[in-house]
Amino acid sequence: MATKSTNRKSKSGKRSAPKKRQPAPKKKSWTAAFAPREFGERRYWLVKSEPNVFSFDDLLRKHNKTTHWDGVRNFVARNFMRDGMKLGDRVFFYHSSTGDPGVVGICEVVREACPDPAQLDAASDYFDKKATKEKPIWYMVDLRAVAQMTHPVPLTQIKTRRELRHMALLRIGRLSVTPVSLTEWNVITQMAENL
DNA sequence: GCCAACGTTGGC
DNA sequence: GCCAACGTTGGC
Repeated sequence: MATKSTNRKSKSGKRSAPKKRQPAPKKKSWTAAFAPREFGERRYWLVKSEPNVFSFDDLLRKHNKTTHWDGVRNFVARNFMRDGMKLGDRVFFYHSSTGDPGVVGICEVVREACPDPAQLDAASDYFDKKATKEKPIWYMVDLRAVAQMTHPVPLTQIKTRRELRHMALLRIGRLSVTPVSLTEWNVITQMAENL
């Protein structure tokens, strides 16, 4: 399966002029995403994908409208996928790095996390020499398209809503997999209907 | 473990 | 293309 938005690990290169860093701001832990669930509780998430790499339309064309959400190479995103996402959870599909970024569709988790085989494939862009079959590092889930937004909800609109000001999408920098609260989910699906 | 120096993401 | 805000690497 093609690359989504990866937060892949960086590769080292040459050195040059010094740069200043800002002091680290306090970070929220997002533990609620991993908290024990009520029986039958469904949770909500958001995944990013660059539409010129893998769009929601591409997902709709896949067999069973289902794909492996592989290639995620960021530990925080991995933890949300591996430890947070459960069967039946709903997931916003977000188009990033495009002229009109925003939420374009809804998916369902149809398989919980399992090791991403690309980490063991030396020919893959997602190969990780530290990973082994016995001790995999990276995981993927399977997502199936459930519905396409009739009206995509643009990031510019999301930013205007007070109820959405704490969204992980806006708060956690550039993370490709983030939790969504039930309230946030309802606000955004409502926006999609009314746009 | 600290922290400078990278590389990457992604909105604009 | 710019650059803020991340994450990672590696010397110490």
